[in-house]
Amino acid sequence: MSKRTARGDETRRQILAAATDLFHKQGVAATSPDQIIEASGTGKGQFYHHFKSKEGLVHQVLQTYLETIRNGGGPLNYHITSWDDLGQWFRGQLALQKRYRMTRGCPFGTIGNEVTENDELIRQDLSLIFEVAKARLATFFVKEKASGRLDPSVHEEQLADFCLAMIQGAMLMGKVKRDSHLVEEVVRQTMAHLGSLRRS
Amino acid sequence: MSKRTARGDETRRQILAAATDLFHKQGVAATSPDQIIEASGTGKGQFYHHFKSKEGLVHQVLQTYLETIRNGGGPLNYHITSWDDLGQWFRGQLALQKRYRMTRGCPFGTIGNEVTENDELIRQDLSLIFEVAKARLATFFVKEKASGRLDPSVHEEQLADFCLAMIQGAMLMGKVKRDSHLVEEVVRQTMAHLGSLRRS
Amino acid sequence: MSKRTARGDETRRQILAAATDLFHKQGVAATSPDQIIEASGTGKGQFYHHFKSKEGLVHQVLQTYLETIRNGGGPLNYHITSWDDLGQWFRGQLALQKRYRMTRGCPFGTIGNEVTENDELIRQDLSLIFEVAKARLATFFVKEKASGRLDPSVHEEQLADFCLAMIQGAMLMGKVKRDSHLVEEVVRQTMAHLGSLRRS
Amino acid sequence: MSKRTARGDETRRQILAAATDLFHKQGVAATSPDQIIEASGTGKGQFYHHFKSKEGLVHQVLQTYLETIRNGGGPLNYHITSWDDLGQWFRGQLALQKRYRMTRGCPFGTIGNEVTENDELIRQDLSLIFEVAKARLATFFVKEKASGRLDPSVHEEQLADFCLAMIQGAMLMGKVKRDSHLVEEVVRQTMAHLGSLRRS
DNA sequence: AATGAATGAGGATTCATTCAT
DNA sequence: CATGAATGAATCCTCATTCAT
Repeated sequence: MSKRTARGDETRRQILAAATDLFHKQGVAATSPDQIIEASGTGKGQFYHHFKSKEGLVHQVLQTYLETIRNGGGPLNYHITSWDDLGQWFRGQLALQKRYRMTRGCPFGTIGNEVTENDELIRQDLSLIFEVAKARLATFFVKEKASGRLDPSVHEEQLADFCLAMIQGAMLMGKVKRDSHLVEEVVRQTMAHLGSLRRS
Repeated sequence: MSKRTARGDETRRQILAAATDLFHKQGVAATSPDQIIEASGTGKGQFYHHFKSKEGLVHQVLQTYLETIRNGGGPLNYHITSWDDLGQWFRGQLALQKRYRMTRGCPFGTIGNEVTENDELIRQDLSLIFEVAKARLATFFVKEKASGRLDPSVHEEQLADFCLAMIQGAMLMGKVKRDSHLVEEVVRQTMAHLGSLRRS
Repeated sequence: MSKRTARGDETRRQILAAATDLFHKQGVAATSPDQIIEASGTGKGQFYHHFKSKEGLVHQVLQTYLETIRNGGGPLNYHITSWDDLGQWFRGQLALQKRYRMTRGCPFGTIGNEVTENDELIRQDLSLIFEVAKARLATFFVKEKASGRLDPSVHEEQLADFCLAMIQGAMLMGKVKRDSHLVEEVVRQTMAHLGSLRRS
Repeated sequence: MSKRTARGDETRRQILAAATDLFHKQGVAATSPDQIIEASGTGKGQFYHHFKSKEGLVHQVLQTYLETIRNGGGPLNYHITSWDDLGQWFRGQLALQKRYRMTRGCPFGTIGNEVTENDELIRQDLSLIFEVAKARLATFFVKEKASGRLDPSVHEEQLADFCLAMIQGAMLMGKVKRDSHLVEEVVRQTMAHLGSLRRS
């Protein structure tokens, strides 16, 4: 029977929030427990009290992202029910990136990029995140196809992966070039491609 | 002023080759000079004799990539003169990734994703690499459009960026999912999209 | 915010003591953190846990010296109230130097001589130490002059600086020549000079 | 039969000059062969061709200083034949220090301060330099005393050491405080003391 | 739960010197 | 004489983690 105190949860949340931001900003490898501890205003012991290791913390960060995608509540709405929602989802990613002056990419891409053969747990966490995101988009496409508003030859999951890959690649390049126009343009082309698959 | 010795050049090449591989495999942050030194079979002093710092080495690695893109000679042919060449270029990326059992992404994406606000030099190196790659693809599209084989409304550079973003995103996701089918499928859809822009 | 443990304070003290001795013996530049760690019987991490850098440690060493001058407790009595005290103070310096077989100079001079334009913090620490030492001597001279036992034309602070410069120079030369007689002789001449300024 | 070429001598001189300046500026320990090589515009091999080690170079630097004191030619005139010359000598030291904006001390003091029990050769070089300097001043005092212009009770060599110690100490404190007034004042008091020993 | 001390391996870089051409 | 490559120990510092209170 685990006893959660409000105080402990708050500390945990602070560490999680600081870590999430730092991982997004500079990646996992470049972020030390010490930095997270300082940014969260907590102490060394708390870090290892709440998380069994740095890898465990990354795992929790990703679990939190996953929950947000599943339940909503984050800056991006993954519950897509219209073409407009889809457009919002694409543009929302860019808006986030712009908020950081194009110095950051997608948090999942940033972490995913660092994954090696020794980070199987993290890789699977990310894999799952991409699966869930794909499912969100695919669900929309399924409905559209069922309603005859999407070309019947479309493979919904593959189209969803296409969308995810595009936004990942666009954000990565946007960060490297520090250029939001590139991202806008790629998104526009992707939407145009999707448009060509729509049926009245 | 600088007298080149065969011996020195060889050492330099070994370090460069070892670094290129390790950066591709595990990223820059996760690769220590010691690892590079060991992998290259050289010595501590040699590393800093030939490269002024780890960052300087990353720069040189990227310069070498850039030269290869410009002059050819690498595993990928960036001199694209036919739709078939373009297909080869796409499939070549995947082939490379498969050779590493889907454990690695694109070397540029891998390094690019790690870039932070303190890595301006590296960021610009990568930016230039993407520019040159874009120019290679765009040149092909320009010719096709001029010859009436491409929709006149196509913006060649934007289409090139679209291709680059797609391959970056696809390889990143392919690495995270350790799944080549995803990449294949995304490439296929992109080719289909391009196909819809072709004119007989 | 800071919770002090007896254990931590002890470690800190040991590092400080070892550093103080080594800096005196061989200077700051020639003393590596590793040497201090070994001499203090502590560990690598402890060094940087208690002091943020080697420079930070030098700063703390000097702060400790300063406190000793201000509050007493060191081998030298800076609270001078008689000509005899002054003589003791001079001879005490020499006695310390002799204890090290004339292989060391004054700890402040030793560190001060190494100061460059990049060591502004340390320079100011030393400057303050010299100021406080000057004030101690000057205070005595002020009293003597007020009581008519010192030539009224004497500028007390300048005379104090003269004494400090003399002892610094003498100890430096004593160390270079490994000769205590030189120091004794310079001190003697200085005392004679002071004597000529005394008034019955 | 050693064959000296003009070219070789020139390289040697450049290294010596660069080293002399850097040792004065930042001390011996803080100056690496690489820095000297760069500052002198020579090469690694030349350094160890002309000097058998860094210590050997320090030795040569000091030998060069010694020669200059003996034969003249430096910025300071050690051939003192009048009280005015003596004043010039004192003020010349300060002038040099001021030229470096009070960021440097006396070159001998700077090097001497770093001497430890393992630098016997260097210690003796410096000891000799101080001996020769002392002899220069003492010679003047001897003449003055012989001519009845100096108190017969004066011990000439001891008075010379007193002068040397004062200037060493004054310059050290001047550097630490970055203050030329202190040096001026100490010099003034020293001259006053000497004045009190003069006889008409 | 919380705090900070302790640990020691490892990271990035420079050092002084010798060697090969 | 000259050049720069090679060497590996050492420097200064950070890392991730565990321990004691």
